[in-house]
Amino acid sequence: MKISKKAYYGLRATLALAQTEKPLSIHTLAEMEHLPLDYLEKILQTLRKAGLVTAHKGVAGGYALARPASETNIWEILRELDPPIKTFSTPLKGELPCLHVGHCQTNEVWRMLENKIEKTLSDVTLESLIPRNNS
Amino acid sequence: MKISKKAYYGLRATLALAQTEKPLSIHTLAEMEHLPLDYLEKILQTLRKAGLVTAHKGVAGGYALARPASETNIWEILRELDPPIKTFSTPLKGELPCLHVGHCQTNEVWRMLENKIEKTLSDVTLESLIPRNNS
DNA sequence: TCTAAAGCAGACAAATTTAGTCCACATTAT
DNA sequence: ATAATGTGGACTAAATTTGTCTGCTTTAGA
Repeated sequence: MKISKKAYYGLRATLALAQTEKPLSIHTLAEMEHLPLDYLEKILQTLRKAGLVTAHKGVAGGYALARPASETNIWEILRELDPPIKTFSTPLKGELPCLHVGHCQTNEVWRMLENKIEKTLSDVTLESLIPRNNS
Repeated sequence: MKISKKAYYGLRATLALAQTEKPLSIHTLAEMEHLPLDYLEKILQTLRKAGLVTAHKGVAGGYALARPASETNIWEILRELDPPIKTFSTPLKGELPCLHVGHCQTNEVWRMLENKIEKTLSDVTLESLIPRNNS
């Protein structure tokens, strides 16, 4: 039940993109936020493939948010970078799918929890996290 | 953002204790739930130290819930076994405590998330998870 | 009072996951 | 052309999680 650095870095990076509305290269981004360059690159790749940021190559290239910060919520970002709750439907040593026939109590809990997390994080947009946003 | 096996095992075990109201030895517990014995022992130790289960040694010893199942919520259990959300207050390469002067946006998010998780799980008692509880 | 069944404690090892690096390549603005 | 960028994949290192082992203490009951 912890947030990975990957997710943390990703949030930091997208937040930076949200603030400076210009596209930024991974290089500047890494420097700005003091994040490891090559790792950050991987993270942005993931986000690009998920359609959350856009990249363009070449000399004046860089990354930018695919949508405005007000329309990008952090659940979208975090779920790509942190795997969802692993719900164990099978105990490791048993052969049956789940020993608790009928329904599995713990699975229900995880599912509920995940829903709650999703709802909570979906309500937070990148924009709402930009500091000094005294509108 | 995932539940560890440790937490899963711990929940399974306490749930078993909640159902059979007799004390159970780790041995029987492990067998019942198909969990690795020695690991389970560690887990129960943690829960004992947290005051959630009681143990007594000797031939007819074993573990039992410290409080009735209706008064034990699963947040108490899970928080002992799964470390809380690690909030990174410091970026790794920087010297300053946090680059985002004034307040750290991401920390706020993690804190909020953790609160939500706590609230959600605190509402679930062990008793409520016992199957066929058609009262 | 002996003994076997339990819990206790801590070191250790294996497995898995996360974090991070490296390198060769593709694209593109100037 | 070329230098600045992103792309993709292999790889390594570090950290964490999971699991095991070994020797000890306690205690009920024969």
